Amino acid sequence: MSDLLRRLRGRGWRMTSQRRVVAEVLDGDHVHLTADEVHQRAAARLPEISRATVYNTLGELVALGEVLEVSTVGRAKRYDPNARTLHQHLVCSGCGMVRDVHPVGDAIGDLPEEERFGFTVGSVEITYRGVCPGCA
Amino acid sequence: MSDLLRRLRGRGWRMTSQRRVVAEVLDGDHVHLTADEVHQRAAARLPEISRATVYNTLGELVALGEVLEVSTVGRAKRYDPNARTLHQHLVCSGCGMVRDVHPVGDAIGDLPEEERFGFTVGSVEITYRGVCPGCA
DNA sequence: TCCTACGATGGACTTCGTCCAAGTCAAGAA
DNA sequence: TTCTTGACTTGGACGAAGTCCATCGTAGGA
Repeated sequence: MSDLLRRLRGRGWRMTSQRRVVAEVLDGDHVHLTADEVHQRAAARLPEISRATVYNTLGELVALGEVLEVSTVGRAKRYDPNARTLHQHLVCSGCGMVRDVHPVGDAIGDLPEEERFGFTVGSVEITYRGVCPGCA
Repeated sequence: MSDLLRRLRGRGWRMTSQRRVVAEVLDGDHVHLTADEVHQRAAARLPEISRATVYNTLGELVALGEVLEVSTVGRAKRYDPNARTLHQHLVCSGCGMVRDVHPVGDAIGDLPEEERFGFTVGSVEITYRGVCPGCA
């Protein structure tokens, strides 16, 4: 994740201990934490960090395209640091676990012209739902 | 929508004016209202209807499989009465408009075995994002 | 080392949704 | 038709998730 920190610094981000901790919490594959979970983990390292700062920092990371918002599980938004690799999500209906997956095929191409209603289609989000081995 | 009312009656639903109004508000294609919008439109016909009743009724319709929850636009859940025909959604990034669409192809089949992590995959939700003619 | 604009803080506020106790009423029984 | 009863509705309290804002603090350039 020092990669991320380096990129952020290159974009003129003022580096604060709070932002560093949030960025470090959001590290790894198959990470899909809620804002509250990010706050809890960040607070474990930096007890004074406030909820507002976590929301601000997450919002900035999303705006910079470094982190994706995923709204497919439960009520709260989840934050996916794996924004640099195109991928989709596989969600367990039992425990809510989320895995990053890479389907083959061309989902956008599968939408016929007459089904586009004149829209310019730019992207597609796919959520597979199923039951994980642990819940089966 | 009297179709829906008939089916609900057949399932032993006690028919009340509140439930009838909610079911009538949820009529048509490309309808994706929030609970609050359903409440507003229902209240236009039945001013005393309470928010709790709208939430209860929507929850029952979802549980019966007559209505789908769509969580792809904005914060609030939206309710899609077109549950009897398999379809996906096309969302305008500008105004938030949602259209029902029918892609060709086999999205579930496009997920390779080694990308399933042992899950039993049961369904797939696809959200196309783009810009509608009005916003372009 | 000093300045200052950018960032952090926490508490109030909004939105969306759920829960509950009490009152109401749809629809079957008589 | 009237009675009865349990399912349904109501409104207000509550809770979770997220936003806003005035004020304070500090990163990093001069």
